[in-house]
Amino acid sequence: MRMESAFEIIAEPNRRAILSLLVSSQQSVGEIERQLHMPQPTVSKHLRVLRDAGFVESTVDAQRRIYRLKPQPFQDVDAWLAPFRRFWSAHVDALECHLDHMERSRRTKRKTKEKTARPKPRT
Amino acid sequence: MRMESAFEIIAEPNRRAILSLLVSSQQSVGEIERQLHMPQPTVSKHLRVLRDAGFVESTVDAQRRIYRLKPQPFQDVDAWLAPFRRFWSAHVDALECHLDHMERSRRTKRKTKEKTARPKPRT
DNA sequence: CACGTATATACTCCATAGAGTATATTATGA
DNA sequence: TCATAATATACTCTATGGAGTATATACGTG
Repeated sequence: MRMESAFEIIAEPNRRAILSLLVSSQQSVGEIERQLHMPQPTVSKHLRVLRDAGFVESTVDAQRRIYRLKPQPFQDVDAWLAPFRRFWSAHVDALECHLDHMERSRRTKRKTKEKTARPKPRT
Repeated sequence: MRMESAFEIIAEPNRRAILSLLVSSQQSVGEIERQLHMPQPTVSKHLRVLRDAGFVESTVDAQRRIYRLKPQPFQDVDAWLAPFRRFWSAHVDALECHLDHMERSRRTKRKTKEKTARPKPRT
């Protein structure tokens, strides 16, 4: 199983489900299995992939394995996304939203829409 | 070609390359073809997929097609990423970085590492 | 030490995505 | 109207990822 980029990893719906589960707290394989109604080998295999890709790490608790998230790959994806964020913020004002959502500064002067209406470069 | 989620779309390296290209400005098929050294049918096919998924749109200029980015799917990915962002910010201080990178607040008291050493919940 | 529980791995099968090649389509211009 | 450029599509081939099933491994307990 190659599975090079973080993108390929999160392309799989079940894997995304597992990751989303782990956001709330760490979980054992069995717990994941039950909550997502997936057969145990499936869970284990996906966890394997996730671990190899650095999305999760596991510790041993008796015969259970507890899995928890690791940040790196997420950050990679986020980093790739960054340039586009700059772009889409021109269209919708999602970034403004984003900004004063994260750190609601006192009296953010909302200078409305700076449309990046670029002139189409012919050839 | 099913290709449901935005994640599957950006799992493909060539597609990511095309998208990255389009960040700077809109491009015709031929231009993409040359810059990425990909055979033309390949480019066209990927563009098709990207368009179906709403990543790009095209307009006609003589016999050329000009492709440009569309924001929606990127935002979807970003939205999915959000919960994890909250999480990884606890580990590395990427968020702090992120924050005072985006909006450099006056005198950010960097209270070093708040390790989220949560007590393992047995069962 | 034998057994049940929890998890991992091995193996087969199948669907499908992507590459490559050839060809269709549409527009332009002589 | 014919030739050429620009792009799209059709088709075949192949690799591979994921499901499913069975089985191995490790641990804890009686």
